[in-house]
Amino acid sequence: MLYNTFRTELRNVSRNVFYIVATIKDIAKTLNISVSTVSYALNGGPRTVPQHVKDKVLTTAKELGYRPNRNARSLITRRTNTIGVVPPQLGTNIAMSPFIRDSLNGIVNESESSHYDVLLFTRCDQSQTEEMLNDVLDGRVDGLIFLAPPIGSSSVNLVYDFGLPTVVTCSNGYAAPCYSSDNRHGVQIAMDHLVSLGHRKIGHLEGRPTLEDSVSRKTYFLEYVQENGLICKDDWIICGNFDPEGGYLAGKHIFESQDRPTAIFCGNDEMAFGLIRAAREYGIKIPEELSIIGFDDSSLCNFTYPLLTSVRQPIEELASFAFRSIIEMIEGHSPSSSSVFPTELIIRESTSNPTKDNYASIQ
Amino acid sequence: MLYNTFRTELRNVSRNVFYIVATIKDIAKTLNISVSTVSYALNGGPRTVPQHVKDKVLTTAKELGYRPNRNARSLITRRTNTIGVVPPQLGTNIAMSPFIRDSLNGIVNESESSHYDVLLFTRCDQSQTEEMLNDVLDGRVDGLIFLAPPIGSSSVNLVYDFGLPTVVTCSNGYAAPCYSSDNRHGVQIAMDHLVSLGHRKIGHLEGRPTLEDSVSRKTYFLEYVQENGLICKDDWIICGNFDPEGGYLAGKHIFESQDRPTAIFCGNDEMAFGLIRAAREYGIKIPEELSIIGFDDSSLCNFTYPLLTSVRQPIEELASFAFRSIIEMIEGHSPSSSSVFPTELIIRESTSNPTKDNYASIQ
DNA sequence: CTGAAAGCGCTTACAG
DNA sequence: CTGAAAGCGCTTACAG
Repeated sequence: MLYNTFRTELRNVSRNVFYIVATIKDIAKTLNISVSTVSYALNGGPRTVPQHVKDKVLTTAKELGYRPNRNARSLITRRTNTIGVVPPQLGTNIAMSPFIRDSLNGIVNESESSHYDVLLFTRCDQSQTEEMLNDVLDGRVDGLIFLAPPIGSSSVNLVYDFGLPTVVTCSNGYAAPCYSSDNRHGVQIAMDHLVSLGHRKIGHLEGRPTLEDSVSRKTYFLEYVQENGLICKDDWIICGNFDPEGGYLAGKHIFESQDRPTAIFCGNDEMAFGLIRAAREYGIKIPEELSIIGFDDSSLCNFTYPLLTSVRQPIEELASFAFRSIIEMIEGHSPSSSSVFPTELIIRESTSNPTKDNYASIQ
Repeated sequence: MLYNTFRTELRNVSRNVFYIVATIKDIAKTLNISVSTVSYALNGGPRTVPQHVKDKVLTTAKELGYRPNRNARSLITRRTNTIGVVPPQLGTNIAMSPFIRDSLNGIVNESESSHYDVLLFTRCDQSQTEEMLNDVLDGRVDGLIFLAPPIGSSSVNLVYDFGLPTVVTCSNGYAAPCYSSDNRHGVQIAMDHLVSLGHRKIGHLEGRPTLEDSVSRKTYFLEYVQENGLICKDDWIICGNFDPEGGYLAGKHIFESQDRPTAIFCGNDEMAFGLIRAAREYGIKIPEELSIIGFDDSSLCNFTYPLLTSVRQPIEELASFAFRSIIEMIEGHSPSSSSVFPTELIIRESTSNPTKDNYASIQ
């Protein structure tokens, strides 16, 4: 009956939205006590409330179908208990990228055991700085994780300067702490592996030129080639944009040529997958006629044919770490400083000695 | 200078949070006009504001580093421009599931071209109904998408009854509109395919028993077996929980037995992947000694060895559709009613005639 | 045409 | 110990 009294008090709170919402005021009125008492009872503090009052409040809250309004609360406390995530600008199908998926998985796993939900800023065009800033700084999140933002993105520093707790993965050079992988070491172990197998003619599929991971892997690759007197023709360095299609097209380009490398170091696994597909189309045997090595050690490496040798970087841990770090910042502790995570070579089936002369394999 | 005046007016808005925030009040004070005029100028309506005033407001807003506070706005408008997504209860690593990834991709793609961001409710324990309801009904989202909620989840109906726009994927029987795949047809084409290849002894890997997709696929499978006089021993129906590990264990169980089916219909691809791995360990050739068929047609099907025959269901489109539908509901239109999406058989390499007697293949 | 004021649903000093 | 009141930053009727 009590219930019905309030249920029928239908409020048109906004055009098209007919909620029936009880507020703490309703509870207070019902019980003839003050809203402050209701608030303290509901929150379990900081002021103490006698148990019998607390019980009444809780019962009435339930009867009225009361749900706390977090917008009102956040307006005062400046806390939303939600963490914002800004993915890199990958155009469409971003959730299909293993990098995003692994990062998201790390974040989601971490958030499950925290008190925070995850707000995905999917519409962030980082070239539209002002719009983006209004979006991420509008009070919906307590902190922000930038996943591999483009090199020199002005948004990151602006957000950081605004005062919103901010962390970054896979992109150094910002004021905010950054958690990234040891690309230098990753490239080194990949190349050491190829060289130890006897390769000297090595190509490279480059990722998105706007991303630091891509640039540094390419840079370290070129350094390695030079320092070790290897052969890498300009034609053997192709931008595949970190996606399978790019790897596929790069592969076609390389396989059309008479002069091919015996091994290709790919800036990530996805391009390697595309490359494998192209190789199959051209009847090029892997690893006999071409060794391929990827980067990320994404789970798909265990399923491709042949299984893909890859440099493992702990994307998921990076993201988990970023999440824990942003929470620390929010809770007022000093954040974990920038750090570099180790990479590791996972040898599978796509690399071997260059058993055939690649010239001979052209039909 | 003006800028600095306000920047130095540091406000301690909450313990540990030292933002420097300008409000519309600051703009109004600076320009000696009313907050209403500022508000209308900033929002471009509904009241008209002379262009020169508008310009001054915008300039001052910029100078003061003003950012609109969406919590305050939402408190009044009851709009947050964010859509909530509740994933199924899959325990840990939910983002690694192809189903979640594809769903998320559909949602994210759709949201990019909308005015809505995506709030991921990662902490939703659907058995803790009250906590979960407080979480999703706290005013942070304008609508909610339940991705494949467990059968009979009370939360879904409670949210719907509360009045929050709600849609569901892959789980019928709720008051909210549901968009799901045609499991009956999917099972039928999978089984027709196997039977046409000559299989009569067919097993089934069952998914999560709490999910409708799992239950209905199993049900339709059993119906088909019965109606067509096929052979399926109880031992050939194993629950693999929709995950690769489950498929792997199920495979081991089946391969240990003397009496094996010649084909296995898997409730999803992930279990099929695990099954393939188990088969490899037992030296069982696919498809020669065992045909395997999956469900989902996830992208991995194109990479496994052998490539996996699978029933395609449009997970991504389902999620996109759900997103567009929830927007319609929010904007006051009547939502798209529940609908069933078509399934399609994608034949690859993992199915063939049962060329060997499977008894003989046991060592 | 524009300003003063009420109010969204809360939290939390401030009085009694 | 508890209530009345101020205020978070906005939007939007209501007056002039």
